[in-house]
Amino acid sequence: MSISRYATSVLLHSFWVVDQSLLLVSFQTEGITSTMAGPADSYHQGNIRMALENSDLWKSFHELGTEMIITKPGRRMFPHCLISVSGLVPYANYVVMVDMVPVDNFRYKWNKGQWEVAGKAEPQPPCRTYVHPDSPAPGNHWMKQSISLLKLKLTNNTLDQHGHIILHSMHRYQPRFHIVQADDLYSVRWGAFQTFSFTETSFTAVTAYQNTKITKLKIDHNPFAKGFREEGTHAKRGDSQGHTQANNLVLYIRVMVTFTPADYPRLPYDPQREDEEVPVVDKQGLGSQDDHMSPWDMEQDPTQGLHGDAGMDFSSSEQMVPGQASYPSFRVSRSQDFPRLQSPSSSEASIERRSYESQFADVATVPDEEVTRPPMTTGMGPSQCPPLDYSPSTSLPTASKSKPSLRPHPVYGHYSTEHTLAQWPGGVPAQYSGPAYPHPQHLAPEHSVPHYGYHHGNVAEWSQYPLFSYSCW
DNA sequence: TCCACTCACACATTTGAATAGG
DNA sequence: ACCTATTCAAATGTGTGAGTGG
Repeated sequence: MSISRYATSVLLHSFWVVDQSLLLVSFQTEGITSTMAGPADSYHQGNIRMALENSDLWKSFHELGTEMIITKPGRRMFPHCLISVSGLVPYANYVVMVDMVPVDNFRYKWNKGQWEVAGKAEPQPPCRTYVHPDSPAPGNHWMKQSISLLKLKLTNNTLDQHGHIILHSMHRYQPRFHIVQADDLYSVRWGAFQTFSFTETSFTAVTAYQNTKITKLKIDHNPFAKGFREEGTHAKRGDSQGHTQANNLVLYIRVMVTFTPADYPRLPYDPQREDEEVPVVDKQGLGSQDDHMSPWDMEQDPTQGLHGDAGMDFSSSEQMVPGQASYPSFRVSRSQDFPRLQSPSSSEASIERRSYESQFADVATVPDEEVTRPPMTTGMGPSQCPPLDYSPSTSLPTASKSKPSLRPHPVYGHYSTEHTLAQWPGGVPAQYSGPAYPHPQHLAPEHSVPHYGYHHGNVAEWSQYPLFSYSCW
């Protein structure tokens, strides 16, 4: 499916809901559901687009059934969320946020190489929203480079006071990305917002990896896990320099081979090539029984599940958007901005991007946190950032290094454990129902422009996952 | 006995202050 | 005085595997 089909198949979907001064408009496209919220002048909001920058890496994980380690002190996500946006008003301020919503109301267990439903989900933990530390920032700031959410952390500690996003282990979640036009966090409630999610970013929260393939994939791709690679775990640091460079080279070559434009002809998206088939992962050909025993094998019909009729329909203002390939135009070359070139292994996703973007200007990508900010002159270091220990619904990370940044007062939590999963409709399936997004085998043919044929809009359910503390407004 | 979970560990990268040089 | 590049120690991020507790 091409983006033009998306564009032309927009149907004014359902309803208008007036909530105080907030106007919510829900659209549904074929595969994209969008809700615009905000004042009547929010026309431009409809043009906001978001792309997942490292979607190929995400898809690699997704095909195996992504697992994210959660720990008490908090654990980063890997792959981490790296998004790019376009269509913002250059000089209007925006807040970028992320939250996690349950994919369904089940608890899972890993049994004999696949995920199975282990019962009803536990009561929903405190719902928190991660706010990008640059927020608020003008639209041109967000659009000039990818937005890295590297520092987002997940925890299973319901008493967490560091503002990490709290999740339950053995439950499935889907990250959502929100862009809100607002001059500060206080006015976010009033701002025009749009929400995006990417099917390939859903994951199962775990305290220890269950699927060894996920473990291997993480070790292969995550620079911090380098010590566990094949050369032997806990390799001595003896010739760390040469050893590291050799590793990097091998990894770099491997990635370049894996992700070439030829392999992914529709990445980036090219409308004139929309009929091309992308390689389909031949899961049957993977060999061993274990190999083709994808955690998704137990999925029901892709039309069921998360966003299906039986599943929850939580994302009132959500756009299920095609991956990065859909919006190559705002992937800008930043090479001049990056004096330091990351070693290949340290920015695998970047390499991945570069490799299939070879027809574009060279792009040297390093994490935003590292390159987009001038040295901090004043500001709030971690030690100066007061912990959000009032059960915040908004996770406020360390201030941006580029500017004193917003240091808002804590947003008092609206969430409560009252948000139990009993609120979510749907019965317990006999087995893992899997996500609503397509089964990998179905996903593959539309690799670059996935088709999501389910409705996402439901304002009522949106309120069950508050981005902010309504109680403080 | 099983399973989810915690924690200390070794190893790697990242960060940021200090320093040197232009 | 200012800027940039380099160095290096500390901080931080990884998965592992043994141990714990329900």
